[in-house]
Amino acid sequence: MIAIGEASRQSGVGIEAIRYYEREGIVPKPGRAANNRRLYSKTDVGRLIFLKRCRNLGFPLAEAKALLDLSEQREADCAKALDIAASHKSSIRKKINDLERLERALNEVTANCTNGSLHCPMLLSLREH
Amino acid sequence: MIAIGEASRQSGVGIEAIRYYEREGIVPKPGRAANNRRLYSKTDVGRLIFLKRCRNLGFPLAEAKALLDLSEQREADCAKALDIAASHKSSIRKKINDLERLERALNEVTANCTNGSLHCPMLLSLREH
DNA sequence: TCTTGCTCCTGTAGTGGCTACAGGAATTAG
DNA sequence: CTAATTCCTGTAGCCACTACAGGAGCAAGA
Repeated sequence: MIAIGEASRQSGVGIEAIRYYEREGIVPKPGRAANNRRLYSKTDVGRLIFLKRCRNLGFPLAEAKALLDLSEQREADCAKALDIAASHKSSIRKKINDLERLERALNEVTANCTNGSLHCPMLLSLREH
Repeated sequence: MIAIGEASRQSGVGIEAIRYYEREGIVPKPGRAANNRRLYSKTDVGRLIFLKRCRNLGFPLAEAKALLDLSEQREADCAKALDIAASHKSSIRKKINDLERLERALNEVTANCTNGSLHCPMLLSLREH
């Protein structure tokens, strides 16, 4: 059993984030030593690593928790896991498309701004009716 | 002079957002009628429309305010405006690249998940050491 | 005149996922 | 014995709003 700092080091999840996960019920409350300090088992650290990987893949915390729960069931439900992943993928795809549209719009609005003109074309187009 | 609801309708900025901009000093405090209700001029509405367009282009509020301030100076400083736009563009480009990396990683992790296998390959790869 | 419904006011809390303290207690190293 | 480190709880801050609660004012219709 290890203290929270070591669990943080082993999992890559920050100390405050670990306590936050506990408060939010994402991970079960760990045991406590006689001096009231949290004690983490290898299983606990495994959960943190799992969550860290999910977050690195961009899953929202709620979906990360859902995946963690699935992963701890006797028979991991691949279909449900795929559902979660698919919806996450489509939200990423949507974000990419939105950002690309934004990028094009920005390029358009600044297109005539190459010279040091007195009346900035970008500002004009933001202002005009 | 119009009330806040009409200013919201004309600018597309929500009523609560308008009050928020005022609190945050993004726009100057508007006049008040005898009954304490806010009164907006065409100039005020023009500022809200400008901010709305900046936000639609994804500019953070602080940058939107900087652009608004530039736009209200006697000689709009195109170079400064372009600076702001360029840094915003590069942050968008970075976000797109990050999301595309995420998308590829997600595709990899779910690649072997087409069948209804008992041990979900995605969950396994999130769990393994 | 009374009521209904709309708009407006201030102030506070919530969103996500943490991070950064403050202020204190306990442990460890020298 | 002291100093440094780690831990504890609890709160505030980030961004850009949104969503109330609880109340006041105002216009139109019965």
